[in-house]
Amino acid sequence: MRKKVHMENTGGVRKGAWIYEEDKLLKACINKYGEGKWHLVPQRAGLNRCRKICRLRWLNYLSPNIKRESFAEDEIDMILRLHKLLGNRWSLIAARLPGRTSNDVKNYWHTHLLKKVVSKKEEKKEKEKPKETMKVHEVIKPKAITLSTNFGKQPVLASNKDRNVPKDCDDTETARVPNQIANSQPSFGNVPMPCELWSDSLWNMEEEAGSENIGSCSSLHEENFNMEFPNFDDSFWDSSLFYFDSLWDI
DNA sequence: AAATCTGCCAACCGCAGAGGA
DNA sequence: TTCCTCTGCGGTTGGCAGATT
Repeated sequence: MRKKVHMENTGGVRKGAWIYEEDKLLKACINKYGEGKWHLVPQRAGLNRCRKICRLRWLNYLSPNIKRESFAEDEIDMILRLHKLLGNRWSLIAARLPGRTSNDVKNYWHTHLLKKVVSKKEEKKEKEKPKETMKVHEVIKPKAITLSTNFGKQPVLASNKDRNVPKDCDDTETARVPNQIANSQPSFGNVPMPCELWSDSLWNMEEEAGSENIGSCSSLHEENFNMEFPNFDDSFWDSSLFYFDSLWDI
């Protein structure tokens, strides 16, 4: 167990590493009064520590529920999946891992997983780089002729800031889904996808979140469509959009 | 053997949301 | 409505320990 140098009495309250006696006092206090009312804890416990530090010490170290052993394979897998789904919302991720704290998960991510994920992403980018022999075709995007009044307005999705999505996890595509729909046409191979199937794929975010396109619907990507339907007939949109529009009213 | 580097993790800090006065 | 307090969260820092030079 590593020990930190004690920073005594900075501005009245003690800082730095906790000593055994302090831990003992805090434990006794929580056992007596229970968790919560943290503003009362320093006084109740007789500790010269600020309430936030007391809370953190308990939640991250002293709580009897905390697992001390290293992360298991399935826990690591869970972290990776949940991080793709939730971003840096460590408390939510930790809530899915019994005995792990948000600090544990965060630290493990930064020390072990971040590098892995970054190098994997770079590897994938390298692979996806178009080879020089490939020709780039200019394609004309199909446009919807008419849009209903509700189209592109609903549903309202939270912004990245509201969801605390990390900068390196740009999922703005998710928020743009309704507008994106208005500019692209889904397909199964060379066959246009019927709207009822299309909408199913939109609601099935969970599966897509497991891929690189977090919360997006890759089958809606404009590039894919344009390659599949270079001469697509615009008239498809009128009937399909009318059908899809009704789904928002559910 | 000593100096320097790197990994790890506990602790700290600032911010935002909730709730009450 | 505004202000204040409390709580919880995520980002960052600081320092120990082991590895490397």
